[in-house]
Amino acid sequence: MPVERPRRRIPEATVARLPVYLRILAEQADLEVDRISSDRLAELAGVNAAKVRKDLSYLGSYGTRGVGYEVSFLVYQIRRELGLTHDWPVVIVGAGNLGQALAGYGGFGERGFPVAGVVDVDPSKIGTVLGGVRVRHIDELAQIVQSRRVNIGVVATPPAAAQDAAERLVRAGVTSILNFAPVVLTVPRSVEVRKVDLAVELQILSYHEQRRSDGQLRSVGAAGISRSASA
Amino acid sequence: MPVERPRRRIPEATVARLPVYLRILAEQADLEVDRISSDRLAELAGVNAAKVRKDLSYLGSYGTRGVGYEVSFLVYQIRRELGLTHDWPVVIVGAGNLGQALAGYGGFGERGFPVAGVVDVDPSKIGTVLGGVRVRHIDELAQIVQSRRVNIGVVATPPAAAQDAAERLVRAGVTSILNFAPVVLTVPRSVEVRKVDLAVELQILSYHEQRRSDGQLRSVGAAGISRSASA
DNA sequence: CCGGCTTTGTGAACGCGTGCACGAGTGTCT
DNA sequence: AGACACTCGTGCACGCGTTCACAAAGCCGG
Repeated sequence: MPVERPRRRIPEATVARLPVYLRILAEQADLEVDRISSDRLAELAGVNAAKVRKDLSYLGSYGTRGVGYEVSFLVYQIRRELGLTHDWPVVIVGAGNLGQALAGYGGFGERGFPVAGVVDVDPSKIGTVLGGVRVRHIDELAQIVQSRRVNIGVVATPPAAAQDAAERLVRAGVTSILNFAPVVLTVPRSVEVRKVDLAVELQILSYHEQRRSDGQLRSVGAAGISRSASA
Repeated sequence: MPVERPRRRIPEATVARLPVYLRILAEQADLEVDRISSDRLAELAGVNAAKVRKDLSYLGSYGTRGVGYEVSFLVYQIRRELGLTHDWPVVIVGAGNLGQALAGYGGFGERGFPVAGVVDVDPSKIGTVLGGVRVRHIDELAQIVQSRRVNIGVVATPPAAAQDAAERLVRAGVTSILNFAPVVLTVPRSVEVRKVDLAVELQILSYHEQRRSDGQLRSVGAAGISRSASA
Protein backbone atom coordinates (compact mmCIF):
# COMPACT_ATOMS: atom_id res chain seq x y z
CA MET A 1 0.00 0.00 0.00
CA PRO A 2 1.34 3.44 -0.89
CA VAL A 3 2.35 5.81 1.82
CA GLU A 4 -0.93 7.47 2.74
CA ARG A 5 -0.10 10.98 3.80
CA PRO A 6 -1.32 11.84 7.29
CA ARG A 7 -3.51 14.59 5.82
CA ARG A 8 -3.75 16.29 9.12
CA ARG A 9 -5.63 19.51 8.97
CA ILE A 10 -3.45 22.46 8.06
CA PRO A 11 -3.99 25.59 10.17
CA GLU A 12 -5.64 28.44 8.28
CA ALA A 13 -2.76 30.74 9.04
CA THR A 14 -0.43 28.31 7.35
CA VAL A 15 -2.72 27.86 4.37
CA ALA A 16 -2.63 31.60 3.89
CA ARG A 17 1.16 31.60 3.79
CA LEU A 18 1.67 28.63 1.50
CA PRO A 19 0.77 30.62 -1.62
CA VAL A 20 3.45 33.14 -0.70
CA TYR A 21 6.06 30.46 -0.27
CA LEU A 22 4.93 28.95 -3.53
CA ARG A 23 5.39 32.14 -5.45
CA ILE A 24 8.83 32.71 -4.02
CA LEU A 25 9.90 29.14 -4.64
CA ALA A 26 8.71 29.33 -8.23
CA GLU A 27 10.78 32.47 -8.68
CA GLN A 28 13.79 30.78 -7.20
CA ALA A 29 13.30 27.82 -9.49
CA ASP A 30 13.33 30.22 -12.43
CA LEU A 31 16.60 31.57 -11.11
CA GLU A 32 17.89 28.01 -11.16
CA VAL A 33 18.21 27.84 -7.42
CA ASP A 34 17.65 24.22 -6.59
CA ARG A 35 18.01 24.15 -2.83
CA ILE A 36 16.85 26.62 -0.21
CA SER A 37 17.04 26.84 3.56
CA SER A 38 14.19 27.79 5.83
CA ASP A 39 16.24 30.82 6.78
CA ARG A 40 16.49 32.10 3.24
CA LEU A 41 12.90 31.35 2.44
CA ALA A 42 11.83 33.11 5.60
CA GLU A 43 13.83 36.16 4.60
CA LEU A 44 12.24 36.26 1.17
CA ALA A 45 8.76 35.74 2.57
CA GLY A 46 9.24 38.28 5.33
CA VAL A 47 8.53 35.87 8.15
CA ASN A 48 10.26 33.94 10.89
CA ALA A 49 12.34 30.88 9.97
CA ALA A 50 10.77 28.70 12.62
CA LYS A 51 7.41 29.53 11.17
CA VAL A 52 8.52 28.47 7.73
CA ARG A 53 9.74 25.14 9.04
CA LYS A 54 6.60 24.51 11.01
CA ASP A 55 4.44 25.47 8.05
CA LEU A 56 6.33 23.18 5.72
CA SER A 57 6.28 20.39 8.26
CA TYR A 58 2.52 20.19 7.82
CA LEU A 59 3.16 18.97 4.30
CA GLY A 60 5.49 16.26 5.51
CA SER A 61 9.17 15.95 6.29
CA TYR A 62 10.45 17.12 2.98
CA GLY A 63 13.61 18.90 4.10
CA THR A 64 17.08 17.51 4.58
CA ARG A 65 18.85 18.44 7.77
CA GLY A 66 22.05 20.26 7.22
CA VAL A 67 21.01 21.02 3.65
CA GLY A 68 17.61 22.58 3.25
CA TYR A 69 14.70 21.95 0.93
CA GLU A 70 14.79 21.00 -2.71
CA VAL A 71 13.01 23.86 -4.44
CA SER A 72 11.29 21.97 -7.22
CA PHE A 73 10.07 19.28 -4.89
CA LEU A 74 8.65 21.83 -2.48
CA VAL A 75 6.92 23.60 -5.33
CA TYR A 76 5.33 20.34 -6.31
CA GLN A 77 4.22 19.51 -2.80
CA ILE A 78 2.74 22.91 -2.09
CA ARG A 79 0.93 22.95 -5.40
CA ARG A 80 -0.51 19.58 -4.64
CA GLU A 81 -1.59 20.57 -1.15
CA LEU A 82 -3.25 23.73 -2.43
CA GLY A 83 -5.03 21.81 -5.15
CA LEU A 84 -3.16 23.59 -7.90
CA THR A 85 -2.43 20.46 -9.90
CA HIS A 86 -5.33 21.37 -12.12
CA ASP A 87 -7.12 24.52 -13.18
CA TRP A 88 -10.02 26.00 -11.28
CA PRO A 89 -12.21 27.94 -13.67
CA VAL A 90 -13.89 30.94 -12.08
CA VAL A 91 -16.94 32.92 -13.01
CA ILE A 92 -17.14 36.64 -12.42
CA VAL A 93 -20.43 38.29 -11.56
CA GLY A 94 -20.45 41.97 -12.39
CA ALA A 95 -18.84 43.56 -15.42
CA GLY A 96 -18.38 47.00 -13.94
CA ASN A 97 -15.13 48.75 -13.31
CA LEU A 98 -13.77 46.00 -11.12
CA GLY A 99 -15.14 43.06 -13.04
CA GLN A 100 -13.54 44.42 -16.18
CA ALA A 101 -10.21 44.89 -14.49
CA LEU A 102 -10.33 41.38 -13.08
CA ALA A 103 -11.28 39.79 -16.38
CA GLY A 104 -8.64 41.77 -18.19
CA TYR A 105 -6.03 41.13 -15.56
CA GLY A 106 -4.65 38.05 -17.23
CA GLY A 107 -2.74 36.98 -14.17
CA PHE A 108 -5.86 34.99 -13.45
CA GLY A 109 -5.63 32.40 -16.15
CA GLU A 110 -1.87 32.16 -15.90
CA ARG A 111 -2.08 31.16 -12.30
CA GLY A 112 -4.55 28.37 -12.86
CA PHE A 113 -7.81 30.26 -12.53
CA PRO A 114 -9.12 30.78 -16.06
CA VAL A 115 -12.16 32.99 -16.40
CA ALA A 116 -14.94 30.67 -17.50
CA GLY A 117 -17.37 33.50 -17.84
CA VAL A 118 -18.39 37.00 -16.91
CA VAL A 119 -22.03 37.84 -16.32
CA ASP A 120 -23.95 41.01 -15.61
CA VAL A 121 -27.55 42.21 -15.48
CA ASP A 122 -26.99 45.36 -17.49
CA PRO A 123 -28.07 44.73 -21.12
CA SER A 124 -25.69 47.41 -22.36
CA LYS A 125 -22.74 45.42 -21.09
CA ILE A 126 -23.79 42.08 -22.48
CA GLY A 127 -21.90 41.05 -25.55
CA THR A 128 -18.90 43.27 -24.86
CA VAL A 129 -15.67 41.37 -24.61
CA LEU A 130 -13.35 41.48 -21.60
CA GLY A 131 -10.04 39.71 -21.56
CA GLY A 132 -11.14 37.42 -24.32
CA VAL A 133 -14.43 36.55 -22.66
CA ARG A 134 -17.80 37.76 -23.83
CA VAL A 135 -20.05 39.16 -21.12
CA ARG A 136 -23.24 37.16 -20.80
CA HIS A 137 -26.53 37.68 -19.05
CA ILE A 138 -26.69 36.63 -15.45
CA ASP A 139 -29.48 34.17 -16.25
CA GLU A 140 -26.88 32.09 -18.04
CA LEU A 141 -24.89 31.78 -14.85
CA ALA A 142 -26.14 28.35 -13.88
CA GLN A 143 -25.50 27.05 -17.34
CA ILE A 144 -21.91 28.34 -17.32
CA VAL A 145 -21.20 26.97 -13.86
CA GLN A 146 -22.48 23.56 -14.77
CA SER A 147 -21.02 23.17 -18.23
CA ARG A 148 -17.63 24.48 -17.22
CA ARG A 149 -17.61 22.78 -13.83
CA VAL A 150 -17.02 26.04 -11.97
CA ASN A 151 -16.50 25.85 -8.21
CA ILE A 152 -15.31 29.37 -7.54
CA GLY A 153 -17.32 32.53 -8.07
CA VAL A 154 -16.19 36.13 -7.86
CA VAL A 155 -18.62 38.80 -6.74
CA ALA A 156 -17.70 42.11 -8.35
CA THR A 157 -21.07 43.83 -8.25
CA PRO A 158 -22.18 47.02 -6.53
CA PRO A 159 -22.92 46.44 -2.84
CA ALA A 160 -26.67 46.36 -3.28
CA ALA A 161 -26.48 43.51 -5.78
CA ALA A 162 -23.88 41.41 -3.97
CA GLN A 163 -26.14 39.28 -1.82
CA ASP A 164 -28.28 38.39 -4.79
CA ALA A 165 -25.20 37.55 -6.82
CA ALA A 166 -23.96 35.31 -4.05
CA GLU A 167 -27.27 33.52 -3.84
CA ARG A 168 -27.33 32.94 -7.57
CA LEU A 169 -23.81 31.57 -7.42
CA VAL A 170 -24.69 29.22 -4.60
CA ARG A 171 -27.83 28.07 -6.36
CA ALA A 172 -25.82 27.41 -9.49
CA GLY A 173 -23.55 25.13 -7.51
CA VAL A 174 -20.56 27.28 -6.64
CA THR A 175 -18.99 26.34 -3.31
CA SER A 176 -16.39 29.08 -2.91
CA ILE A 177 -16.85 32.81 -3.28
CA LEU A 178 -14.40 35.65 -3.47
CA ASN A 179 -16.29 38.79 -2.55
CA PHE A 180 -15.13 42.24 -3.57
CA ALA A 181 -18.31 44.02 -2.57
CA PRO A 182 -18.26 45.85 0.75
CA VAL A 183 -21.05 43.73 2.17
CA VAL A 184 -21.28 40.83 4.57
CA LEU A 185 -22.58 37.93 2.52
CA THR A 186 -24.95 35.42 4.03
CA VAL A 187 -24.46 31.97 2.56
CA PRO A 188 -24.87 28.37 3.68
CA ARG A 189 -22.19 27.25 6.06
CA SER A 190 -20.89 24.81 3.47
CA VAL A 191 -19.86 27.65 1.18
CA GLU A 192 -16.46 29.19 1.73
CA VAL A 193 -16.34 32.96 1.44
CA ARG A 194 -13.33 35.21 1.40
CA LYS A 195 -13.62 38.93 1.10
CA VAL A 196 -11.40 41.61 -0.30
CA ASP A 197 -12.50 45.00 0.90
CA LEU A 198 -10.60 48.05 -0.21
CA ALA A 199 -12.36 50.42 2.11
CA VAL A 200 -11.60 48.24 5.09
CA GLU A 201 -7.94 48.05 4.22
CA LEU A 202 -7.67 51.79 3.80
CA GLN A 203 -9.48 52.40 7.04
CA ILE A 204 -7.09 50.13 8.88
CA LEU A 205 -4.21 52.13 7.47
CA SER A 206 -6.03 55.29 8.45
CA TYR A 207 -6.25 54.02 12.00
CA HIS A 208 -2.52 53.55 12.18
CA GLU A 209 -1.81 56.90 10.58
CA GLN A 210 -4.09 58.61 13.01
CA ARG A 211 -2.49 56.83 15.92
CA ARG A 212 0.89 57.90 14.66
CA SER A 213 0.01 61.57 14.52
CA ASP A 214 -1.70 61.30 17.87
CA GLY A 215 1.45 59.97 19.41
CA GLN A 216 3.48 62.78 17.92
CA LEU A 217 1.16 65.41 19.27
CA ARG A 218 1.33 63.76 22.61
CA SER A 219 5.09 63.65 22.88
CA VAL A 220 5.87 66.93 21.15
CA GLY A 221 3.15 69.22 22.37
CA ALA A 222 1.75 69.66 25.83
CA ALA A 223 -0.42 66.85 27.13
CA GLY A 224 -4.15 66.96 27.53
CA ILE A 225 -5.12 69.03 24.54
CA SER A 226 -8.22 67.81 22.80
CA ARG A 227 -7.33 65.50 19.93
CA SER A 228 -7.36 66.73 16.42
CA ALA A 229 -5.01 65.73 13.67
CA SER A 230 -6.49 68.29 11.35
CA ALA A 231 -3.28 70.30 11.10
CA MET B 1 -9.01 69.63 31.69
CA PRO B 2 -11.13 67.66 29.24
CA VAL B 3 -11.70 63.98 29.76
CA GLU B 4 -8.61 62.40 28.25
CA ARG B 5 -9.63 59.10 26.78
CA PRO B 6 -7.66 56.09 28.05
CA ARG B 7 -6.38 55.47 24.51
CA ARG B 8 -5.43 51.93 25.29
CA ARG B 9 -4.12 50.00 22.34
CA ILE B 10 -6.84 48.37 20.27
CA PRO B 11 -6.13 44.80 19.15
CA GLU B 12 -5.50 44.46 15.43
CA ALA B 13 -8.34 41.98 15.08
CA THR B 14 -10.69 44.58 16.49
CA VAL B 15 -9.31 47.33 14.28
CA ALA B 16 -10.05 45.12 11.29
CA ARG B 17 -13.67 44.72 12.36
CA LEU B 18 -14.41 48.33 13.22
CA PRO B 19 -14.73 49.36 9.56
CA VAL B 20 -17.33 46.64 9.10
CA TYR B 21 -19.32 47.81 12.08
CA LEU B 22 -18.99 51.35 10.82
CA ARG B 23 -20.42 50.53 7.42
CA ILE B 24 -23.34 48.65 8.93
CA LEU B 25 -24.05 51.38 11.43
CA ALA B 26 -23.97 54.01 8.72
CA GLU B 27 -26.49 51.96 6.74
CA GLN B 28 -28.69 51.62 9.79
CA ALA B 29 -28.49 55.35 10.35
CA ASP B 30 -29.70 55.87 6.79
CA LEU B 31 -32.59 53.58 7.59
CA GLU B 32 -33.35 55.88 10.50
CA VAL B 33 -32.56 53.22 13.07
CA ASP B 34 -31.30 55.15 16.06
CA ARG B 35 -30.55 52.40 18.54
CA ILE B 36 -29.03 48.99 18.05
CA SER B 37 -28.14 46.08 20.30
CA SER B 38 -24.90 44.16 20.18
CA ASP B 39 -26.97 41.15 19.20
CA ARG B 40 -28.41 42.83 16.14
CA LEU B 41 -25.13 44.39 15.11
CA ALA B 42 -23.44 41.03 15.50
CA GLU B 43 -26.02 39.45 13.25
CA LEU B 44 -25.52 42.06 10.56
CA ALA B 45 -21.75 41.82 10.80
CA GLY B 46 -21.75 38.04 10.83
CA VAL B 47 -19.95 37.74 14.13
CA ASN B 48 -20.54 36.85 17.76
CA ALA B 49 -22.38 39.31 20.01
CA ALA B 50 -19.83 39.03 22.78
CA LYS B 51 -17.17 39.96 20.28
CA VAL B 52 -19.08 43.04 19.23
CA ARG B 53 -19.42 44.17 22.81
CA LYS B 54 -15.78 43.55 23.56
CA ASP B 55 -14.73 45.35 20.40
CA LEU B 56 -16.87 48.35 21.17
CA SER B 57 -15.71 48.39 24.75
CA TYR B 58 -12.24 49.33 23.53
CA LEU B 59 -13.71 52.62 22.40
CA GLY B 60 -15.20 53.28 25.80
CA SER B 61 -18.42 52.44 27.59
CA TYR B 62 -20.74 53.90 25.04
CA GLY B 63 -23.65 51.51 25.38
CA THR B 64 -26.61 51.65 27.70
CA ARG B 65 -27.49 48.47 29.55
CA GLY B 66 -30.94 47.26 28.85
CA VAL B 67 -31.09 49.46 25.76
CA GLY B 68 -28.18 49.12 23.38
CA TYR B 69 -26.03 51.60 21.52
CA GLU B 70 -27.03 54.85 19.97
CA VAL B 71 -26.24 54.41 16.29
CA SER B 72 -25.16 57.93 15.42
CA PHE B 73 -22.97 58.19 18.47
CA LEU B 74 -21.25 54.90 17.70
CA VAL B 75 -20.70 56.02 14.13
CA TYR B 76 -19.04 59.12 15.44
CA GLN B 77 -16.85 57.27 17.90
CA ILE B 78 -15.69 54.66 15.43
CA ARG B 79 -14.95 57.27 12.82
CA ARG B 80 -12.92 59.17 15.32
CA GLU B 81 -11.02 56.12 16.45
CA LEU B 82 -10.23 55.13 12.89
CA GLY B 83 -9.08 58.61 12.07
CA LEU B 84 -11.89 59.18 9.61
CA THR B 85 -12.73 62.63 10.85
CA HIS B 86 -10.78 64.04 7.98
CA ASP B 87 -9.81 62.90 4.49
CA TRP B 88 -6.70 60.90 3.76
CA PRO B 89 -5.58 61.64 0.22
CA VAL B 90 -3.92 58.67 -1.46
CA VAL B 91 -1.54 58.41 -4.36
CA ILE B 92 -1.69 55.50 -6.76
CA VAL B 93 1.46 54.18 -8.38
CA GLY B 94 0.76 52.29 -11.58
CA ALA B 95 -1.86 53.23 -14.15
CA GLY B 96 -2.32 49.77 -15.60
CA ASN B 97 -5.44 47.71 -15.52
CA LEU B 98 -5.74 47.79 -11.77
CA GLY B 99 -4.60 51.34 -11.22
CA GLN B 100 -7.22 52.51 -13.69
CA ALA B 101 -9.93 50.52 -12.00
CA LEU B 102 -8.96 51.89 -8.62
CA ALA B 103 -8.81 55.47 -9.79
CA GLY B 104 -12.10 55.10 -11.58
CA TYR B 105 -13.73 53.29 -8.71
CA GLY B 106 -15.13 56.40 -7.12
CA GLY B 107 -15.88 54.64 -3.86
CA PHE B 108 -12.45 55.87 -2.88
CA GLY B 109 -13.12 59.54 -2.63
CA GLU B 110 -16.57 59.03 -1.21
CA ARG B 111 -15.18 57.12 1.69
CA GLY B 112 -12.66 59.73 2.64
CA PHE B 113 -9.71 58.66 0.53
CA PRO B 114 -9.57 61.05 -2.43
CA VAL B 115 -7.09 60.20 -5.13
CA ALA B 116 -4.47 62.94 -4.92
CA GLY B 117 -2.63 61.57 -7.91
CA VAL B 118 -1.86 58.68 -10.18
CA VAL B 119 1.65 58.15 -11.49
CA ASP B 120 3.27 55.74 -13.91
CA VAL B 121 6.55 55.30 -15.74
CA ASP B 122 5.01 54.57 -19.12
CA PRO B 123 5.05 57.79 -21.22
CA SER B 124 2.10 56.55 -23.24
CA LYS B 125 -0.08 56.60 -20.14
CA ILE B 126 0.94 60.00 -18.89
CA GLY B 127 -1.60 62.69 -19.50
CA THR B 128 -4.52 60.31 -19.81
CA VAL B 129 -7.26 60.98 -17.33
CA LEU B 130 -8.60 58.43 -14.86
CA GLY B 131 -11.51 59.15 -12.60
CA GLY B 132 -10.94 62.84 -12.98
CA VAL B 133 -7.24 62.64 -12.28
CA ARG B 134 -4.54 63.10 -14.87
CA VAL B 135 -1.80 60.49 -14.86
CA ARG B 136 1.58 62.01 -14.15
CA HIS B 137 5.14 60.82 -14.37
CA ILE B 138 6.49 58.95 -11.42
CA ASP B 139 9.21 61.55 -10.94
CA GLU B 140 6.49 63.90 -9.80
CA LEU B 141 5.58 61.53 -6.99
CA ALA B 142 7.51 63.31 -4.26
CA GLN B 143 6.04 66.62 -5.31
CA ILE B 144 2.51 65.25 -5.17
CA VAL B 145 3.02 63.60 -1.82
CA GLN B 146 4.41 66.72 -0.28
CA SER B 147 2.08 69.29 -1.73
CA ARG B 148 -1.02 67.23 -1.07
CA ARG B 149 0.15 65.93 2.30
CA VAL B 150 -0.28 62.30 1.27
CA ASN B 151 0.35 59.64 3.89
CA ILE B 152 -1.04 56.61 2.10
CA GLY B 153 0.29 55.12 -1.12
CA VAL B 154 -1.20 52.41 -3.27
CA VAL B 155 1.08 50.10 -5.23
CA ALA B 156 -0.69 48.91 -8.36
CA THR B 157 2.30 48.13 -10.53
CA PRO B 158 3.43 44.87 -12.09
CA PRO B 159 5.29 42.67 -9.60
CA ALA B 160 8.73 43.55 -10.91
CA ALA B 161 8.20 47.25 -10.33
CA ALA B 162 6.54 47.02 -6.94
CA GLN B 163 9.59 47.18 -4.71
CA ASP B 164 10.87 50.21 -6.54
CA ALA B 165 7.47 51.85 -6.29
CA ALA B 166 7.40 51.20 -2.58
CA GLU B 167 10.84 52.69 -2.10
CA ARG B 168 9.88 55.79 -4.01
CA LEU B 169 6.75 56.14 -1.91
CA VAL B 170 8.73 55.80 1.29
CA ARG B 171 11.35 58.26 0.12
CA ALA B 172 8.60 60.70 -0.78
CA GLY B 173 7.33 60.50 2.79
CA VAL B 174 4.47 58.05 2.65
CA THR B 175 4.07 56.05 5.85
CA SER B 176 1.36 53.57 4.88
CA ILE B 177 1.19 51.39 1.80
CA LEU B 178 -1.56 49.30 0.34
CA ASN B 179 0.10 46.77 -1.93
CA PHE B 180 -1.75 45.03 -4.74
CA ALA B 181 1.33 43.52 -6.35
CA PRO B 182 2.00 39.87 -5.58
CA VAL B 183 5.34 40.62 -3.97
CA VAL B 184 6.62 40.86 -0.43
CA LEU B 185 7.64 44.48 0.02
CA THR B 186 10.66 45.38 2.09
CA VAL B 187 10.22 48.70 3.82
CA PRO B 188 11.40 50.38 7.01
CA ARG B 189 9.70 49.04 10.07
CA SER B 190 8.05 52.39 10.63
CA VAL B 191 6.03 52.02 7.45
CA GLU B 192 2.77 50.14 7.67
CA VAL B 193 2.07 47.80 4.76
CA ARG B 194 -1.10 45.92 3.98
CA LYS B 195 -1.41 43.66 1.00
CA VAL B 196 -4.26 42.59 -1.16
CA ASP B 197 -3.30 39.56 -3.20
CA LEU B 198 -5.84 38.06 -5.54
CA ALA B 199 -3.80 35.01 -6.34
CA VAL B 200 -3.34 34.21 -2.68
CA GLU B 201 -7.05 34.50 -2.02
CA LEU B 202 -7.92 32.25 -4.92
CA GLN B 203 -5.34 29.70 -3.88
CA ILE B 204 -6.75 29.60 -0.38
CA LEU B 205 -10.15 28.90 -1.88
CA SER B 206 -8.55 26.28 -4.10
CA TYR B 207 -7.14 24.58 -1.03
CA HIS B 208 -10.56 24.29 0.52
CA GLU B 209 -12.13 23.10 -2.71
CA GLN B 210 -9.48 20.48 -3.11
CA ARG B 211 -9.93 19.38 0.46
CA ARG B 212 -13.63 19.09 -0.14
CA SER B 213 -13.29 16.83 -3.15
CA ASP B 214 -10.64 14.84 -1.37
CA GLY B 215 -12.98 14.17 1.48
CA GLN B 216 -15.68 13.03 -0.91
CA LEU B 217 -13.37 10.61 -2.65
CA ARG B 218 -12.32 9.29 0.68
CA SER B 219 -15.78 8.58 2.02
CA VAL B 220 -17.31 7.41 -1.25
CA GLY B 221 -14.51 5.39 -2.74
CA ALA B 222 -12.27 2.80 -1.14
CA ALA B 223 -9.60 4.05 1.23
CA GLY B 224 -5.90 4.12 0.57
CA ILE B 225 -5.84 4.94 -3.12
CA SER B 226 -3.24 7.48 -4.07
CA ARG B 227 -4.72 10.92 -4.15
CA SER B 228 -5.62 12.61 -7.36
CA ALA B 229 -8.42 15.04 -7.90
CA SER B 230 -7.83 15.13 -11.63
CA ALA B 231 -11.13 13.48 -12.45
C1' DC C 1 35.87 7.01 10.44
C1' DC C 2 35.39 10.84 13.36
C1' DG C 3 34.51 15.54 14.77
C1' DG C 4 32.60 19.75 13.64
C1' DC C 5 29.31 22.44 11.10
C1' DT C 6 24.83 23.14 9.24
C1' DT C 7 19.91 22.93 9.14
C1' DT C 8 15.69 20.53 9.94
C1' DG C 9 11.71 19.03 12.83
C1' DT C 10 9.27 19.62 16.92
C1' DG C 11 8.26 19.88 22.08
C1' DA C 12 7.14 23.42 25.12
C1' DA C 13 6.10 28.04 26.69
C1' DC C 14 3.93 32.09 25.72
C1' DG C 15 0.62 35.48 24.06
C1' DC C 16 -3.35 36.93 21.72
C1' DG C 17 -8.05 36.53 20.47
C1' DT C 18 -12.55 34.22 21.15
C1' DG C 19 -16.61 32.93 23.50
C1' DC C 20 -19.01 31.90 27.72
C1' DA C 21 -21.28 33.24 31.58
C1' DC C 22 -22.76 36.33 34.75
C1' DG C 23 -22.97 40.55 37.53
C1' DA C 24 -24.48 45.18 37.05
C1' DG C 25 -27.21 48.77 35.26
C1' DT C 26 -31.54 50.48 32.79
C1' DG C 27 -36.25 50.70 31.31
C1' DT C 28 -41.11 49.04 31.77
C1' DC C 29 -45.26 47.41 33.61
C1' DT C 30 -48.35 46.65 37.26
C1' DA D 1 -42.34 50.74 44.73
C1' DG D 2 -41.24 46.35 43.30
C1' DA D 3 -40.68 42.75 40.08
C1' DC D 4 -39.27 41.63 35.64
C1' DA D 5 -37.14 41.74 31.20
C1' DC D 6 -33.44 43.29 28.70
C1' DT D 7 -28.64 44.31 27.41
C1' DC D 8 -24.08 45.91 28.38
C1' DG D 9 -19.32 45.24 30.19
C1' DT D 10 -15.94 42.05 31.52
C1' DG D 11 -13.44 38.23 34.21
C1' DC D 12 -12.09 33.86 32.94
C1' DA D 13 -10.95 29.74 30.54
C1' DC D 14 -9.83 27.82 26.36
C1' DG D 15 -7.65 27.20 21.87
C1' DC D 16 -4.87 28.59 18.14
C1' DG D 17 -0.70 30.40 16.38
C1' DT D 18 3.96 32.09 17.15
C1' DT D 19 8.46 31.72 18.78
C1' DC D 20 12.25 29.70 21.19
C1' DA D 21 15.41 26.28 21.84
C1' DC D 22 17.43 22.05 21.14
C1' DA D 23 17.99 17.22 19.81
C1' DA D 24 18.30 14.61 15.65
C1' DA D 25 20.19 14.07 11.24
C1' DG D 26 22.88 14.82 7.32
C1' DC D 27 27.31 16.65 5.04
C1' DC D 28 32.26 17.46 4.66
C1' DG D 29 37.13 17.73 5.45
C1' DG D 30 41.00 15.58 7.31
